[in-house]
Amino acid sequence: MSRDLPDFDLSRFLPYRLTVASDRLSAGLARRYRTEFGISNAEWRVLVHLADAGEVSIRELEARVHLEKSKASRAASRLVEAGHVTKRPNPEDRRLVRLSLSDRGRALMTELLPMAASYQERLEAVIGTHMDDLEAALEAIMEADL
Amino acid sequence: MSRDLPDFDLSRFLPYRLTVASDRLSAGLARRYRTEFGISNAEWRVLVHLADAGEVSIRELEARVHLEKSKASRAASRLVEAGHVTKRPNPEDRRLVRLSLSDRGRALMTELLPMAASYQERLEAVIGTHMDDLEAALEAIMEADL
DNA sequence: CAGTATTCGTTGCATGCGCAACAACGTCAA
DNA sequence: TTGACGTTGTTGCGCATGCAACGAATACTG
Repeated sequence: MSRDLPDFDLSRFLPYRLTVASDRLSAGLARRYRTEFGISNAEWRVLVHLADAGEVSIRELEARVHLEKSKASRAASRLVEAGHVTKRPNPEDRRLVRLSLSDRGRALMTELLPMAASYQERLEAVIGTHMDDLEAALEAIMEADL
Repeated sequence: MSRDLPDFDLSRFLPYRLTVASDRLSAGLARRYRTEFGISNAEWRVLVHLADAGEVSIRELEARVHLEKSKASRAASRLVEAGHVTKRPNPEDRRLVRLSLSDRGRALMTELLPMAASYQERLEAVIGTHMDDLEAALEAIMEADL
């Protein structure tokens, strides 16, 4: 029995804790989106960006909502398939694509967005006074190079 | 052009921000573990728990390190395959399994654990004074029911 | 004790993922 | 204009994942 290993408490390891907390929130949301609307997490990000950006290309999705381009492309395809999104070529640069919400997609977002907003509110209530520091910490993580 | 959709800023949506930040940390770590040791994230969690828990069953992994049982089972298989972990049946309850670090696995952890600890330190330096609130917020998220 | 329910770990299946390769298109210099 | 180079989006491939179903082992109940 060699007890020479350094002590290490996984439950205090920040990347682990962040992942677990994030998975918890995402799983809860994803379950609602999926069961009620048949929408996955990636698809939801696309929809949200379309809802306030209008016409968008794949590479813009990649940059704005942190979706790798193949993931963005496939999410968009599924949304087109489902009738929530319209895809057409960009005539000014035919490499690009113009994604936009269809009427049906817009109707969907009329339900989804308020649901997300109320989720955010409940979350902020739960987090309470730590909210500002939480945001500051997340920004520090995003800007740090590690 | 119906501009009737509620405003919603994805970049302020907490589940999204948490996921992005967590992915950023996990991806950085995973890359190092994978390129230097051929270890995935799930496998790493198993190793860490084995390093301070000794002999462990799959269901204990599931409970302690938040790995769904099939994920834990497959991670363990890969580690056995790689020679880092030993698996044998539990004689007192033959449904259970006893996973433990092999000598090779222990040697691996001698390198991995200090690396993780120093990563945590750099992270805490980056987060600075927000650290306590960050932890409090994460705990609130974990305990809330949403 | 027999018979049923429960627990544990593994596996089959469908699916989503990341990465590299690719075709189509545009840019730029000579 | 031509040809080399960069960009954009899609797709093939291998792999990890989540879920349900399953066999084996144990616990429980009357």
